[in-house]
Amino acid sequence: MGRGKIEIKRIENATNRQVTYSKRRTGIMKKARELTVLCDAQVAIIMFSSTGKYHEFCSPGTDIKTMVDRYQQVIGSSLWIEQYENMQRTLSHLKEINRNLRTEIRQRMGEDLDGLEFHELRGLEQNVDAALKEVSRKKYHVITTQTDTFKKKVKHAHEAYRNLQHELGLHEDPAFGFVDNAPGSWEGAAAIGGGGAPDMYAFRVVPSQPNLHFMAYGSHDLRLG
Amino acid sequence: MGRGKIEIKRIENATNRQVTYSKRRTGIMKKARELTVLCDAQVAIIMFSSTGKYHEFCSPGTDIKTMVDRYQQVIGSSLWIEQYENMQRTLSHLKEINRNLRTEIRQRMGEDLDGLEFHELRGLEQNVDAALKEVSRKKYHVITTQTDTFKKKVKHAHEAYRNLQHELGLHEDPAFGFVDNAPGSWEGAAAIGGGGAPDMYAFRVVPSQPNLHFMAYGSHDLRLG
DNA sequence: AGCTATTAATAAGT
DNA sequence: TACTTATTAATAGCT
Repeated sequence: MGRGKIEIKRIENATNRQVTYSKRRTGIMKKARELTVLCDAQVAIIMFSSTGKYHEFCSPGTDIKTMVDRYQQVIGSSLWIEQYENMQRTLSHLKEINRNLRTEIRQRMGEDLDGLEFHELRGLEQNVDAALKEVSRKKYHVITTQTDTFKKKVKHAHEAYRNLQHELGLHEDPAFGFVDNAPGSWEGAAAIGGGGAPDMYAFRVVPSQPNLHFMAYGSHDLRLG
Repeated sequence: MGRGKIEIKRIENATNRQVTYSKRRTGIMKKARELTVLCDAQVAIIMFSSTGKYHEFCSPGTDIKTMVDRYQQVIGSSLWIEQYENMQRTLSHLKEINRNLRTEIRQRMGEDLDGLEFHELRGLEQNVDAALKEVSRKKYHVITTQTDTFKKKVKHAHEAYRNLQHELGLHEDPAFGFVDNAPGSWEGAAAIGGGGAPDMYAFRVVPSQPNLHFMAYGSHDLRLG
């Protein structure tokens, strides 16, 4: 249809090709629109010219996403099934690791031990015992450091007080004097605080890192995830 | 273009509508094919009739998936970005939970304790101590049960042996006689095996559940996931 | 971007 | 559904 018939093969003249693309694209879009109206159909068209220019048509009342979703339903498979299944696999893998970690934690809490062999129980016992020693050591270290810091603060306060008295020309009043604690007294307090006979019901430790709110030691709530 | 002009509005006669759909659909597909060849373009068409019948066209050298992917690149966003981001969120969430679980395990192993407050350390210590008692109890229970079972087996074997001797009319030979173990001897063996002074280097416990292969107590390899 | 001779598509009928 | 054909619609080549 035009001033002479043309052969259906690539138009070599780039300008002509572009012009023809433009005209025929418009034609197809019009036909698609007419089909939509005349026949109550749904049409989606995605088009790229040889120069990379993009055009689309989609029947009113729907959109490309809906059309592609429907298309996938028809062919019975997702076009991106591979990526999707990859993600699903990763997810399953993570969930399994999660389960295993929870199991390990429960076993380290003395639960779910029925499936373990004797040598496994012995290994677990050794490991937990070593961990307990390490935690105790750390706790002792922390309380010692805190005690030292406090001692220094008290000492500095005392010196400031004495200097003040001296500047005021007063004698030191023994009733307000500084008495250094015996070396063992703080450790004694720490021991009372739980170092000796552990009390299961005393604490729910909430670690100070963010997002560890569910890790209350002593709580068995491992439902998350 | 036909025997009379038609108005572009829905064709009410269902048969006519179907016929027109069929004819015009063929026409559009032909136009798309011609555009592809003449102008070196890429075209993808998805079409549904009012009766739900599906047809597609795609330029040779590409496919619907490629076209939709390219389309998404052009519009700069995934059509399924919501689902995708949902999955990404779930994945991140799981990974974070995993990180937290690993942290809890490390802390239960006596590592990574620097971030903990004194009261947290005390709670952890109490919890690990209680766990240790439970594991020891369980270990003792297992070895006791195993010992009893073994004793019974030996006893049954012995009785079978005596019955055999009796049937053969022989006297019992003290050299092969059954000597019951003293009650404490098995426990003694268990104590040597690790119940008393734990030996860190002795064991890598591999729990008997499937998929827990990485949970070797005493190993600190928590890289998985 | 318009024009128009010419071809292509198709509506209605069989 | 397929074929026919009168008629309209699309468009190739030109300006």
